[in-house]
Amino acid sequence: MLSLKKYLTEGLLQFTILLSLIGVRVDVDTYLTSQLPPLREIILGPSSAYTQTQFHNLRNTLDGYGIHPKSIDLDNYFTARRLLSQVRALDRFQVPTTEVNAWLVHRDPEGSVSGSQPSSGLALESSSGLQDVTGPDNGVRESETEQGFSEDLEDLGAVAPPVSGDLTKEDIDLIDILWRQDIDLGAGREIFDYSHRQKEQDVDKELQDGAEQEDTWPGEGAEALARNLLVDGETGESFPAQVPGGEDQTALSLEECLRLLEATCPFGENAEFPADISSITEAVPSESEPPGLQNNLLSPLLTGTESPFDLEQQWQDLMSIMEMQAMEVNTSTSEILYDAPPGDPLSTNYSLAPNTPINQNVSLHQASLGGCSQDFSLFSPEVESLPVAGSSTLLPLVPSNSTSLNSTFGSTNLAGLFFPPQLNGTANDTAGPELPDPLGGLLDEAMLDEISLMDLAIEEGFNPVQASQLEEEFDSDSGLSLDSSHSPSSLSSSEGSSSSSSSSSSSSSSSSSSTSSSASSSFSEEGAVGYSSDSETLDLEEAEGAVGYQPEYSKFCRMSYQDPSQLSCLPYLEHVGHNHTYNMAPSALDSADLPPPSTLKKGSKEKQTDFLDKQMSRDEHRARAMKIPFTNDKIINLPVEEFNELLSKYQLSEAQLSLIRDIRRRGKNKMAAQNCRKRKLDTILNLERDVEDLQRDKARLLREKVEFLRSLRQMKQKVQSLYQEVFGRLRDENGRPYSPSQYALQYAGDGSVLLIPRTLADQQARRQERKPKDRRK
DNA sequence: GTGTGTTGTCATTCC
DNA sequence: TCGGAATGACAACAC
Repeated sequence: MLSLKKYLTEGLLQFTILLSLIGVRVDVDTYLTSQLPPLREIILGPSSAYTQTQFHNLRNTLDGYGIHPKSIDLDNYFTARRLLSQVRALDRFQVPTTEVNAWLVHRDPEGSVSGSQPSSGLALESSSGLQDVTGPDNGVRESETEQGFSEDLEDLGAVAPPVSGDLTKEDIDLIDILWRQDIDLGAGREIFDYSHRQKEQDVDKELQDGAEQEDTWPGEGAEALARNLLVDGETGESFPAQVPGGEDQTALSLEECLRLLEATCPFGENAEFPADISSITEAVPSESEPPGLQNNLLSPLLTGTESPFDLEQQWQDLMSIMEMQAMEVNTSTSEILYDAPPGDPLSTNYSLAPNTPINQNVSLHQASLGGCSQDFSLFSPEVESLPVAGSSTLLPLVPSNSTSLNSTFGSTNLAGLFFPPQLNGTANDTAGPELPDPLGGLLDEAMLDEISLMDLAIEEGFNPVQASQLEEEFDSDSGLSLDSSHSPSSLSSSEGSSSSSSSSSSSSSSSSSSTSSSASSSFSEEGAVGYSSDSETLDLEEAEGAVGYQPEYSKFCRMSYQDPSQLSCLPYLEHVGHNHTYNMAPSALDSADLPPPSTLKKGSKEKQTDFLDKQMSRDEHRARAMKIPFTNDKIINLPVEEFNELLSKYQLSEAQLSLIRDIRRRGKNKMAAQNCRKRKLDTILNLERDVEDLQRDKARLLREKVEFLRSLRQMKQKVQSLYQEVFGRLRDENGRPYSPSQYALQYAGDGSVLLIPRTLADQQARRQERKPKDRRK
């Protein structure tokens, strides 16, 4: 039963801590104060006033003070509350300084590289500009960026690969880890394989080299259009691509595009999407939007101004929250943690570069790698100004509600990535978290999770530093000094105080102090408190035939502080001047009472007598008054058999016997009390260590999470750029590019890439969107 | 004089 | 039933 209670209690505590780690706030106080006896007793244990747990047996058997069965039962007096406060503090973003430094070391080279190469691929891509799109929002974000937290965080790894496109081993490892998270979201393992990425690079090269082949595509595409089938998003059935609109009913199979997508798109052939079809579609411009914006989805080759994405917006929001939180905790810490100074040019580039010249020569290769860039632009101002007359006939099915639009296309996996805010004005605020996009969903959930964590911390109104301060204050209320207990030797502070007090009060008699301390109680190595005796008493004991007693004495003396110089080295013990000398052998006291001749003064005999009286405990006084023929040490420490044998050797009165038994009882109880207090202290220290370990683990997990999110974003941006590249190269029979507002690419589960009308894609996307919602219900 | 920390002691329970 | 351990509560003491 005891072990069961222990496991229950520990399990509940651990569960609570785990919940706190994942952001679920558990207010155990409400349970504790709700006077629900079962739960209260499970967590805190029954009140020791009514139920006591005998654990000395365990201690005896284990010969030590490990995790005490009662360790968590400090009777809600301070331990439980302190634990709870620390548990709550866990869900705040707190990274120990030491660990922050470690991360700095890990990331510093990267940051330095990024900082020294402001014009690298990332800068190039981010320079495409968003100023036309985001407007004042940019300013806000730039100001946030100057604080060097959120965007810098993302830029940690976003700068490395743009030039060569080679993913570092770290990136590969990260993607590997990501895959484990995303595998249930439809991302096949192959997309993370290095060989696959190699293939992607090859395709990129191929695209660059064979740009001139674009002219041949339309013809092939027209033929393929007739061959290809559309796959129903719900049933998986294949059917001829028929779209109301006559010549626009095209399901264009483009071998080149297909290969490109197969090679580069994270959704491999084996990918499983939320629905049977994963349509890679870009969002359709809403009817309310300016016509000139409807064609702004074109090839990166025509890059112009770029637009922020919903997910990016959320990401930045998240980072902003984290930034605020971290800045609240420690500005320097946050800067170190995310390894980017406030003025980091990268972070500025990352955020937005409104005045940066638009690079019109962004290659596909760069575009694909531009996933590392936050602000990779795919929307050319030239295209935005293109008239789209005649295309509106294909849009009647498109809802005018931009929010629903965004969510619709979000359900088609990539819409949230592909459209600027001007296409979905309110999407940033409303549609983001609901995006059923597998990647987006993951990212969104992670973001929301993170935001919830941060919100919790902000909501509670004080940062971890304050929390720790509160903890310390609470510790001080516990009645036990933790500060002194951090010292290994502090465990014997009480004993040291006893000894030191005797030495200090002996008025400059060093010899007496050492002698008296030898007679004082001492801790054993396990913390057991016993009474050592001087040699005289031992001799007397041997003379009396006390066999087997010596080993116990040696045990008790293992950690005794017999050297006052040791105590003088412990400044925190100096102020302790209590004189609680319990059993001082009269002989020892006599010897201790003798001051050095040099300090001997007239009238010192009276002082010696007073000192003697002071040194002796009440029981010793009583024993002396009752003329007890043996020392209190023996009375207390002798085993019961030997003790009884000793009593039988003397003719003692009833009063004497009673006093002796009281002395023995009190002496043992005194040791027990000291043991008990030491156990309490050890328990508190162990719990503190546990909390520290948990905080470390949480900080590490948070760092890993940020890494995962960053890698995920990079992958999404790669997919986005490739989609744009493929779609931008498509030409109809007349050699004209397809309007992104009318057509969308759809990537089927069998690996084929279809060009389908936007309306059809919307319908499929809506169907897919409903499915996850139904599942959630 | 008061607050706080330490230690001893008592009462009680449990093994 | 006894001895002893454990522990909450309280008092004494020192600072």
